[in-house]
Amino acid sequence: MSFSICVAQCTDSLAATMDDQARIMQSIGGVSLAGHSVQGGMALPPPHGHDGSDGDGRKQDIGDILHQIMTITDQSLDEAQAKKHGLNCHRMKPALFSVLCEIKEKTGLSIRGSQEEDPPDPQLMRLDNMLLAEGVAGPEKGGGSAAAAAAAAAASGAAGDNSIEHSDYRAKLTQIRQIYHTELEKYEQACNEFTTHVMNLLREQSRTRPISPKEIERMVGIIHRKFSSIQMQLKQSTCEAVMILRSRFLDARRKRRNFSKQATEILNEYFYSHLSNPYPSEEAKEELAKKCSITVSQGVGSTITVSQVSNWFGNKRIRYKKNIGKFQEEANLYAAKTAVNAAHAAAAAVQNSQANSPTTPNSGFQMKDEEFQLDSAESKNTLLTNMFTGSSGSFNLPNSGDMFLSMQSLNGDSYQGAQVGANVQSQVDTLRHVISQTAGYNDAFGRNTMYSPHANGGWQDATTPSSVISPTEGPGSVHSETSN
DNA sequence: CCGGATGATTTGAC
DNA sequence: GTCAAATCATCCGG
Repeated sequence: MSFSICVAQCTDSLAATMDDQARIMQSIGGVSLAGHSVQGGMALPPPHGHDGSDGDGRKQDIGDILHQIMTITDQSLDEAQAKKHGLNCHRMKPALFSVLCEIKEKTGLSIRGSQEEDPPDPQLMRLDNMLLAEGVAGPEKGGGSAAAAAAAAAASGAAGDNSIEHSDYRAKLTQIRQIYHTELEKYEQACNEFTTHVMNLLREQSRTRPISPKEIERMVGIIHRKFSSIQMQLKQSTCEAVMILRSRFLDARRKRRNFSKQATEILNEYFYSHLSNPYPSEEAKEELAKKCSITVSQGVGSTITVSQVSNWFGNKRIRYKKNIGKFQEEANLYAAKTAVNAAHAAAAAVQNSQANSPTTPNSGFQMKDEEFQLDSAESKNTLLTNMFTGSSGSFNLPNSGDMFLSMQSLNGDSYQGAQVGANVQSQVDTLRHVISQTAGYNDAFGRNTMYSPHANGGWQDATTPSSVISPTEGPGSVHSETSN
């Protein structure tokens, strides 16, 4: 915008007010534009010399100046230059300059006053939040990527596993982060440079055309907005990159590996020996995860996490429940395994029955050998029985108490002998399981669904998951020994 | 390649 | 938060 355009803009209002205002100006000893376009006006330095009292002379003066300004472009360069110099030195110049600035300011404000205050863009905020959450923005390297890793791990639910993909993900994220920060820095630097440049330019020009500080400020704001919109693009593409990386990571995470045989075995052992209440406590899960991870030591494996154990039990429960028949053989196998162990424990307990040394709650996992002869001997038998009963015999059923009772009374001695304080519900369960099957008592109950968790509302209804004591027994249960 | 097995995820109830 | 249930995605033996 050149001076002459400005003048053109302002001249109307100036000319319109000039005549009316001349008298006022004169009376207050300065030029002041008041009225519709300019409020408050600008005070001029006191007029020089004798003109102070000469209103017509002043009016003439202003008209003269305006004329000179308007015609300056018609003249030759030299002439114009000279005139410009003259005008620049004119005593009225600062006043006129101020007035022009003010008028310009007013018109400028009226034009874009509304968009002055830009509220924080919701989309930008969203992007910022996401980048922060992903650890791309945010503090510095360590904390950032750690937070991202933690977030990813939390989202996945499986932390320690697939460390290869994990570190890969982290590396990629760091890369994105680096690029983002370099770009951001570049943008900021460019923005600052450009702003300074423009500011200098405007300041310089403000000597020759009406540019108020406020206008410079506004210009700076415009520049910043422009740059921040560029920044937003950067943020957007960074977000996209993170999303892509993330989805790829998630895909990779979805790739599963079957657990090792040993790990499955351990889990199955626990499951079938706690068939009445296959809800391992947090500690039990940790223990199992640890055990599985140890067993898995030979190469193949990823370690098994607590959440994987939880998944496994979740899947197992549901699948077992859905098709008990299918799992019967497996159940027998593991039951037999545990039974052998329980028998050993019982024998041991009987031997030092006075010694009040309860076996460890996890003793069920100690046994490893010699289970198979028993299994093969029995499994056919039990399998046969189970074909008819469809039972595992280990479910806690409100009405199964008498069955257990009868079994107990029948096998009481060995059972009682095994009593070792809070010793392992697992053994009790397993014994019940095996006993109930091998003894053939189930026949009395015929084919039924009473053993199915499905039929009686599931394990959950029968007992609280973390309970050690089997709650299925009716009042007056014989099982009190299990809890003591 | 197919189909069952299986680990992981999602959804919805509590 | 945990859980059941449904579902997805992959593994793996035939």
